[in-house]
Amino acid sequence: MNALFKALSHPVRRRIIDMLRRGPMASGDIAAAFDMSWPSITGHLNALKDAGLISPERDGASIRYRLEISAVEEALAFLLQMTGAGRKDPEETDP
Amino acid sequence: MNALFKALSHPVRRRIIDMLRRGPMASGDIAAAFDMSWPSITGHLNALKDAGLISPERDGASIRYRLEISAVEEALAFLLQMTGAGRKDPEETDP
DNA sequence: CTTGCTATTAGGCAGTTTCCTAATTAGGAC
DNA sequence: GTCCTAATTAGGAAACTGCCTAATAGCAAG
Repeated sequence: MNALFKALSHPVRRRIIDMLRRGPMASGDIAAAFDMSWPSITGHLNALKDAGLISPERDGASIRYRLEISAVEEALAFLLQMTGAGRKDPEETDP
Repeated sequence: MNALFKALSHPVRRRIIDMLRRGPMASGDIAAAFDMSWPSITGHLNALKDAGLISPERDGASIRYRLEISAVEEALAFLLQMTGAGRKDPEETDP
């Protein structure tokens, strides 16, 4: 959960996630979209991978990264719990 | 959004948020729940305040902190957008 | 096997985070 | 006013982040 929120806390990483919503992309294509060195992007991709947010997949010479929605849903569950039970008593069922 | 996710990325800060779901609490009562110096907790409270997640309120000699659900909802919206449009095309309306 | 493209790892540097102790401010009781 | 409790700010050490360039590894084509 730490790595997850930490991964989401950087604008470059959020933008990478946003790009991957359209489908898997190669590391190089991702790097090309930023005014930043390729190794720096690799670092961000590793952070996202460690958080379980993306997964790599070799495709010939290049490596494609795919967005892993399940990890997002974990964070979502945490936040929903927060808002859903935000009045007074978390035990309340809200009929 | 940065400060928001960054604030959520620390276990102590997530636990503080969890405590505040039951209602506002004084800084000292929060600090007492952790095996950590009081100034360190003040630092975490400031991080949460800067993220808009909590707001302070003076109550005589002590200061109560209240959870601000609206900030959580911002993060929630971001994550929902991610999962909701995770198939192929974010323009899709899902009837 | 050598060349070229793709991507990662290694090393280093500046800035930030996170924790501590000590000093300080703010309020209430006396 | 002084004294005590509540909480923050100040200053500093250790670890981490985020960026870079240089070196390395993986794969395909020739």
